[in-house]
Amino acid sequence: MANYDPATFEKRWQDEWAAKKVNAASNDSSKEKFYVLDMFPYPSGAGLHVGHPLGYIASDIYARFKRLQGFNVLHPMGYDAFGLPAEQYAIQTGQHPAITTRENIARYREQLDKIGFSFDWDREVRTCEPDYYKWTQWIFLKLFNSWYNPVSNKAEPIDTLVAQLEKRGFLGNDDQALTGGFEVDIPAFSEDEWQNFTGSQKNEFLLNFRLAYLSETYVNWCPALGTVLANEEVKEGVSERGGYPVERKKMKQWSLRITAYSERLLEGLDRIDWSTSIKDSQRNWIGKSEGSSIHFAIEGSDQSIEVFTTRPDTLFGVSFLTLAPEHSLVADITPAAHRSVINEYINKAKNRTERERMADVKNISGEFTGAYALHPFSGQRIPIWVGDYVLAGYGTGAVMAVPGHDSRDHAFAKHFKLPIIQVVQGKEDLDIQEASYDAKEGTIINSDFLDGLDVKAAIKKCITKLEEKGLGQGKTNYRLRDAIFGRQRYWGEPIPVAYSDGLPYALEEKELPLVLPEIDKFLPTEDGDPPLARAKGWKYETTTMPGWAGSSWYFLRYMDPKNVGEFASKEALDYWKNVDLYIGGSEHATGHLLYARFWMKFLYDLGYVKEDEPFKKLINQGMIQGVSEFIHYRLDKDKIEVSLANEHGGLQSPIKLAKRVARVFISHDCIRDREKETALGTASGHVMIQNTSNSVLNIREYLSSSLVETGKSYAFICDGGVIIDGETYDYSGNKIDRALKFTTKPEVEKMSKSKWNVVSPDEIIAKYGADTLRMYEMFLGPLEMAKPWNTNGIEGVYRFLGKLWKLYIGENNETLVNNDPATKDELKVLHKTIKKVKEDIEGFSFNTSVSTFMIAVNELSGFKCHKREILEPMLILLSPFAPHVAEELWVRIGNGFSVTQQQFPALDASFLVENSFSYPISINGKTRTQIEMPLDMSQEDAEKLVLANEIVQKWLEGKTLKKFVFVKGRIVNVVV
RNA sequence: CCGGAUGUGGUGAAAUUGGUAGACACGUCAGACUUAGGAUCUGAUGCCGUAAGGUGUGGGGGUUCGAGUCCCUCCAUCCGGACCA
Repeated sequence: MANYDPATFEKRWQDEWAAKKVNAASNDSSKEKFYVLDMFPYPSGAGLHVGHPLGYIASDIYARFKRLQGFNVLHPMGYDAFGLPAEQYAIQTGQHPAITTRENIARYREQLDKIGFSFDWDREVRTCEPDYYKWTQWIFLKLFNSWYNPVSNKAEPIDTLVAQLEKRGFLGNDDQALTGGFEVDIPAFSEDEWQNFTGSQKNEFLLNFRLAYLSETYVNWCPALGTVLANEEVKEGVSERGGYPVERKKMKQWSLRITAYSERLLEGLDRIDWSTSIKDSQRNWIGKSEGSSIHFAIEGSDQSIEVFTTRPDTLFGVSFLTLAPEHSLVADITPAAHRSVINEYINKAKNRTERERMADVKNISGEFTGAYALHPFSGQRIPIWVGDYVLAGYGTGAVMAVPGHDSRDHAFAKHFKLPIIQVVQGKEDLDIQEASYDAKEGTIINSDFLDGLDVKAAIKKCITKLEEKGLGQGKTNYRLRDAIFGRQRYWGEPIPVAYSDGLPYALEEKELPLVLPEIDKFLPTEDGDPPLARAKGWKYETTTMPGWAGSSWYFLRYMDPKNVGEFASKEALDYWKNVDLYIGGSEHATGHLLYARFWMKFLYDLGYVKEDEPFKKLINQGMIQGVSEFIHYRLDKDKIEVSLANEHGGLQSPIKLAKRVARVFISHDCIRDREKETALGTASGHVMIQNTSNSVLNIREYLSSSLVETGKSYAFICDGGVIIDGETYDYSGNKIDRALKFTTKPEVEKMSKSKWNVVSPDEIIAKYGADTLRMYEMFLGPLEMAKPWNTNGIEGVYRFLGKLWKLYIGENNETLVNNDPATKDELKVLHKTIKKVKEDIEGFSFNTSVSTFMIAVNELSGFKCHKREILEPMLILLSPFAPHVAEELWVRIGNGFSVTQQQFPALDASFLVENSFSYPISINGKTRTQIEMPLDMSQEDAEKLVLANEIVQKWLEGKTLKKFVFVKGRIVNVVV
């Protein structure tokens, strides 16, 4: 066989590349480094579908391109191997998750290998292996043994905190120099008192400051999964995985103090090359808002309520305060007369799940506590309410309600008929009783010393006044919550902590790794303790780390994956620094990508890494959706008379079929819209996507698929006839000889097994080869755009590679390449291809570079060009995209292994210089003709030439020339 | 409700960033070669129209000699975040 046949050489070259380690990156190189990373996959049982490799192919092209340009490229791959699905599977089947995970990884590896990626497999990591998670645990210990020093503004060993306590004690909740603003409910003590603390007292105190700490917090508890979930793992009140209900529950939990890094996580975004949408999501998630805290004295009590507001300018518009039902002061301030009503309300609010609360946004609920606060300036009595529209977790869990200028307060005030006061005058007069005026623009009125100021100035002045009187202070609030770090699950990293007197003590570094123990069942204990409590003699923490622990630093391990003494050597870390290009899905915007940045900054603070941002440039590949194919069928099985839509959509009279059939299918061509679908009494169901091509059903394959009963007759009504048992008939039942097409209805859906629309890369490779798969995935459209996967166009790419092959190899398998000198035109094709491909790769526009290759091959085929001078550099150009065929041809035309180790061809722009251009000539902006003119022609000469043109003359007839627009090398526009 | 993105032929898409709209490919149609074609090759193919021509980038308006591209406005779809004070 002389034709392009990828099956004969792809595997061979994959083996050869692996054997010769052409993709290995050296940690000791004088070359400039370039680090290209993919988000590593969770190895699920379903294997890869064609959507997964999209990003991997793009990064592989880029990595190969960088190698050709002389960089030392690090391009690794590994597995995010801890996770819920393997454990759920273990619960169902008893199969140990380590075994399923290993099997799944093997399958992934096999699939990845077939695609011809240039990964450096010697650097593979698996987060579930002790030699990896030892270092995840090590980082946890570092977090545990560190605190965030607000003064130096970085993480430091906890010893430096102890040193301060020994010197100056602790000033209580307002000790900003130590707390940096987070809440600690601990009274002040002196340095002497500290010295007299027992060891556990000291530890208990320090636990409040550690970056990994244990505390009672409200968590997202998912009873069905038996674990807590992080905020970003909960979508619309149900778990992201499985869609089980989630409720709020107070539990003792390990958390990481990511909030200490809020400001730096925000600031770092300005220094990295990420899409604005991801940056915006992170900014939004961190949710910085600047404002003021204000203390309201409580009438008849020595306590006060602290609120946070971004609008201190509206302080005189306060007509009530609202506390979250969970607020700790509620019980204290409520007078006896109101207690039962309030308690009932609080209980009701507490028992509502997140989901109910969310579904119920418009339903306003609340209760008056019976207590009053006093306005800090006017001294006016302000009723205190409880309302579940106030969130316990944000700010102080209490708000000063300004119904005139906050729509939520307005809704609440209107519902309970509370006064609405206007304190900001906007440009237009609005009825403040009807709707609140929320804009931060206007002049302050009815506000004592703030009157006449604009909003901005009033905010400033009010804060100053509050601070003077000690009633409040300017404050910045973040929406970001500390990250809950414990999961009540088995399949995760054990947290290296033991307990004594109920207090956690970190393990010593030398005790690591704390290996995941074997247990009899992967379920919680009878007492409801996590599965690890089943392990015999287990005296450690029983929760395990969340899925994102291992992925928060894996990019560093790739730099030095086998190191047993450190998470990576200093030399490796200093050389590779951080990831230059990271490709992955945008669904990790507020999870993985935020946590990885947090850990990197932490390691930076401790001096382990040189950069504080892990990923310099991030590209998000679009989601690949599936395309399902549907087949229409008649609902009434017995009746065989069928009404059909004819060509123009009208209904034809019923047709008679001679045969009794089990079911009548109707081609999509015959059903133009939904209306007719119902008029015809049809329904539709999925067809296996493999049984169709371009929405045309392969009837024989369909009938042998599992979706149809075999051994029965079926009628397929097409546009123009009927097919039964492989025979074609016209609508009157006469046998005809015409070939008929039966079409199905394509629809974009998620790719899923149950929809029969999953396409695996293996199927594509078996049919067309890896190079076609690689190029087709790129050809599909822009990398960052979401798009449905459709194999309809794949033939074009396959044909292109066949055409390319024919430039090199003749019918009798002989090499056609000769050493004749290339013509100018041929050189022009080569160099314009070099130019475009280089620009496209640099701009991540891989779809257009595939087109460029097609154009080049079409043109060279037209020239019948078999010249080495052209074809050899062409292979290097192509090798990042289609490495197998490039290597095969490279060696076949007499070059040494390997095409992957060549230099990217240099562009010689002199071949691209043109000296004439075929100008489009437009009359009043509409193109009417083209005239070839030299590029150095002056406007005057061009005008003469154009106006003399016959076609132009025709359009000018009877009109006067108003303007002659001449853009050199672009266009001529004649305005009449 | 807020934020982000996207709307171009039957389909996936391209457009030098304000300059020939639909490159490249799929599909379709016609033809060639073949015993055969789900192989290969050639040609046509936005829509209306026999044609001349008209019309056309979600709708409407604007700036410009010239707008898919810039501005205003409305609509639709998708993806995030949602009672964040």
